[in-house]
Amino acid sequence: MPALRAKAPKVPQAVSRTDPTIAPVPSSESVYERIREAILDHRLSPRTKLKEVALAELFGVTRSAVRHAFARLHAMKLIELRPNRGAIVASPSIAESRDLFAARRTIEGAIVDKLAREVSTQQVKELRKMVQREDHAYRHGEMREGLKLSVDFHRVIATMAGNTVFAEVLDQMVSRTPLVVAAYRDATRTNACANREHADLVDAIAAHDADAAVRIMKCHLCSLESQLNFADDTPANELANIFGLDARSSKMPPRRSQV
Amino acid sequence: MPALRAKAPKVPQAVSRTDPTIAPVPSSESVYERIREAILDHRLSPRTKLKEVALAELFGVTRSAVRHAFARLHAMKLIELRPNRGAIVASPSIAESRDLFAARRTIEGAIVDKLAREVSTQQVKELRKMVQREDHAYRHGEMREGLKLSVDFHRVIATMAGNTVFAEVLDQMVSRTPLVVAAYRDATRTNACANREHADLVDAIAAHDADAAVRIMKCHLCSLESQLNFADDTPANELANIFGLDARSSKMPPRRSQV
DNA sequence: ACGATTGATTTTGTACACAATATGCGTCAA
DNA sequence: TTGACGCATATTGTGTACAAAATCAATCGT
Repeated sequence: MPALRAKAPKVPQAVSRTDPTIAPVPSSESVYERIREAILDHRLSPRTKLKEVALAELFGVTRSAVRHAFARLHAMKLIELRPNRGAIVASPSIAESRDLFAARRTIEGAIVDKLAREVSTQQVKELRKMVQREDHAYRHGEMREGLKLSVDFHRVIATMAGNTVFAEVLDQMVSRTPLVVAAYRDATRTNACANREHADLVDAIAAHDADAAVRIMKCHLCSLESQLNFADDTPANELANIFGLDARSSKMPPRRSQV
Repeated sequence: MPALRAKAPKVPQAVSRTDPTIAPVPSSESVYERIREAILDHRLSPRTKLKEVALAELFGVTRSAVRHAFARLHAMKLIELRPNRGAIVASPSIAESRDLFAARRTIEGAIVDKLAREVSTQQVKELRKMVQREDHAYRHGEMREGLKLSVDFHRVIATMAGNTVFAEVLDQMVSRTPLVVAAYRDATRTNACANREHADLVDAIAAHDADAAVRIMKCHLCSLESQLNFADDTPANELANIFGLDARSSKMPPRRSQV
């Protein structure tokens, strides 16, 4: 140490930055992941306000890290960044939600078409295993795990198709879908992805039947979309937010929930 | 050195933060726009290093603003962010470039299909005007303006189709394309978008001939891709980098070409 | 009593300082 | 002469302090 450190009065930092064991991964990465996971899991609802300091303390990081994570989440369209007014979990509009499903039909259609023509037996095996795990989760009532596996299933298919650009784009779209579901799901229907349809899709892919695979995928997405009720003009979440019936805490300000 | 004349006079800090006249728009926005424009215009070539302090002084902003701009440029895949080693203009790999064109064919195909079915006469008029302006630019040898109008043409078509998700996705893809062209263009061909094909496309759309419009669009993209020379395994930019003949700086690392 | 306004508090935006890392250069030994 | 090592410089990463803006609440005027 070349100079004397006359200045180290208060270092309330949770972790010393001189500790070499914690440096390798930027802390904003884990913040990003955790918020992303929470949104995908429906633990964070649309329009929930995300306060920088609260999250920073919660995760034991600085505001800078939270801010970096926000930037990435915004790029993924998972949160909305309102200048001088902070971040909230994105709340896709009806039009945007419809557009999202339409785009997914086109893109995932192209993806399974390609995959059905080129798929290897090894890949088919992996897909079957995924369907099995998903099935297992749903059968045991692990809805959250099942939902995550459903999302992963679509992601894995996109990756297997081998077009990195499509895979990246689809990753964003798949990640946004749970937000749409959270905002507009019909209370009477609970299932997100019918597992049966995933199994049928894998069968078509395994048989190299591209046309069938495309048809099943589009049908699958349509059926998912049809479970939502944004046909009418008063979506569930808006009502819920407006009347503060968000089922989490009655002490919250009536119009929006806190972190 | 094509762009980035680093070292404006040493303005220590161009604008005082207490000056109320410069606050309304975040300064990072303009930095983002200017770098983005420079990349789209081929003024910034793939693998050009982007130094934070140099850019900050050049634009009269702080490093923070440059950093924010970098984050957005990275989300758009226009630059690469290497931990602890700074930012460089992205250099798409051959595989990535091919994937990009394949994705554009699928997505823009879907877009013109939709637009051809729903287009209004007003929109057709606007499209014809754009083709005309583009034609005018090329005829007058304003290649840079023509290129920009070509890019805008694709963007406008995506916007007109009315699917915001597609429009956003395509915006990113269209923005990345000039980078691919810069990296792999065949020196013998200079034209980026054949204006004639744009005119034909508008004709098909105006006639509500969706099939023809899709065919022309895909053909148009294929012809653009065919003007590039990443068929062989020693693309121009790799050679250039390897031998340091990049016309920018001989100080570049001699060996690596891809990420 | 109700609505608008203003002041206090909370929350976000940004510049800056310092630390960590990478890069380049000069030196030394084989 | 060549390669490696280590020091000096340059560049990026991050925490913190301060400023600006928005939010909330209480007060005042009608």
